[in-house]
Amino acid sequence: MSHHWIMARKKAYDEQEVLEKALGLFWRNGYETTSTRMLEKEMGINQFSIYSSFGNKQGVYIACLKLYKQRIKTIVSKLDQSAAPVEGIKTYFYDFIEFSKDESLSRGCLLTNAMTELDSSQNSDIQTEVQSFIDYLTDLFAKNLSLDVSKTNAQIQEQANYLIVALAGLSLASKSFDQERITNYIEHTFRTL
Amino acid sequence: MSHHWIMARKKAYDEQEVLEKALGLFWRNGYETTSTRMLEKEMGINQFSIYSSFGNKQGVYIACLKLYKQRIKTIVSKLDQSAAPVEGIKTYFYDFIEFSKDESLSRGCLLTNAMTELDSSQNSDIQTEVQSFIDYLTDLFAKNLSLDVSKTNAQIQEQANYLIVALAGLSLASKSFDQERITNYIEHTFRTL
DNA sequence: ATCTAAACTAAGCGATTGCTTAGATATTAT
DNA sequence: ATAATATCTAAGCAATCGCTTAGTTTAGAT
Repeated sequence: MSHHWIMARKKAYDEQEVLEKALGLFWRNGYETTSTRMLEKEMGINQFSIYSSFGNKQGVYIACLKLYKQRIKTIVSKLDQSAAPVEGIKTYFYDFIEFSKDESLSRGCLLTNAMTELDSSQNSDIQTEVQSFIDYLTDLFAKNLSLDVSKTNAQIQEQANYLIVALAGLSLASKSFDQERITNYIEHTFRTL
Repeated sequence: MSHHWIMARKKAYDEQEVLEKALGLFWRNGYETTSTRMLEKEMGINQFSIYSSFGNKQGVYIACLKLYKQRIKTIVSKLDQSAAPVEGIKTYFYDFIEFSKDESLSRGCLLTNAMTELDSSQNSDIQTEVQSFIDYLTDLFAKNLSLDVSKTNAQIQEQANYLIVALAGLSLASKSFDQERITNYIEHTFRTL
C-alpha cells in the first residue's frame, strides 16, 4: 500500500487552451447547433478526452460560460473603476459591442444567448450561471449611478434595472441590426439618465 | 382527356387548424428543438400529411410565421389607426407583452425568436419573412410619430429606428425578466419621446 | 359496380446526435 | 526491464433526426 501510481501519462493538451476554441464555437453557433463532432474538430482532441475533462457536452458549455465571464472581466472592471457616473456605463455598452464583434457582425453576449436559447425550466445550472452575472452587473450599474449624489436610492435602482434590460436588448439587437442603428439606440438609451 | 380526376379523397384535417397547433409548439420551443415527431403529435396528423401539406419542416415554420403575422395584425392595426402620437406606440409595446404572454412568462415574439435562433447566412426565406415585418413596423412607428407635427423628418426616422431596436430588445427581455422590470423598461424607453 | 387517384397508416431510410468502450500507447514507480 | 495505469485512437452504441416509401383506405367520376 505504500506505493501509489499517480499519473501514468501526461495530457497532450491544455484544458484552458482547448476551452478557448470551444468558447469560440459555442459563441458563434449556440449550444444546440454545436455538436460533439464539431467540438472534437475545433478543440483538436478526441471525444474521449473531451468527456474525460469536462464530463459531458453541458460540462464543456458551462466551463465556457465561466471562461467567458473571465474574458469579459476586462471591460467589467473598467466599469467598476470608472469615476464617471452614467458615462462609465455608456462606455461599457460600447465596449461590449466591440468585445462581442466577430468580423463585421456581432455574436451578441454568450450569456444572453444562453438565456435565450435554453429553456429556463431545464438547465438550471446554466440559468444560475447567467443570473449571477446579471445580478452582479446590475449592482455595478447601481454603484456607478450612485456616484451622482443627487440621485435617490429609488432612482438608482430603477435606472439600474432599466439599463440591464436595455443591455440584454442590445445584445440581441447587435446581432441583427447595423452599426448605425445600434449607435443610435445606445445614444437614445442614455438620454434620460 | 375530357375526364380529369380531381380530389379522390377529402383531407381529414384543416390545414389552418393544425397550423395553429404547430405555431404554439414553435413559439414555445423554437425551431431546432421542435422535432417532426413533436409536430406530428401536436398537430394530430401523420408525418406524411405534414410533408404533403407543407413540403418540409421549414415549410411548416414559414407557414407559422405567416400565421403569426396574421394573428398579431390585431394589435398592429390598432397602432395603425391610433391618432395619439407616441402614446399609440407605447400602447403597442404593452399590447405586445400581453399578446406574447403564456401563463406567467412570455414566449417573446416568434419573429424575433426566429431572427435570434437561425443563422442569418442560412435560411434566407425566413430572414426575408422577418425583415419585411420589421420594415413594415418601423414605417408604422414613423407614421405614428409624424402625427406630432413639431418633429422633423430626421427626428422621426431616428426615433423610429430607436423604437424598433427597443422592441426587439423587449421581446428578448420579456422572456427572462419579471413584469415589474419590463414595465419599468417600457416607461423609461418612452421618456425621451 | 368499377376505375382512378388522393389521403391515410406504419414502417423504415440513411445520417447524425450525445456518449461509451475496447484496445493500443505512453509515462512513471519499482 | 517490468508492472501499473492514465491517456490516447478509433470503432461503435442506442436514440433521434428530417424525410420517404410501400401498401391500405376512402372517395369522386364514369
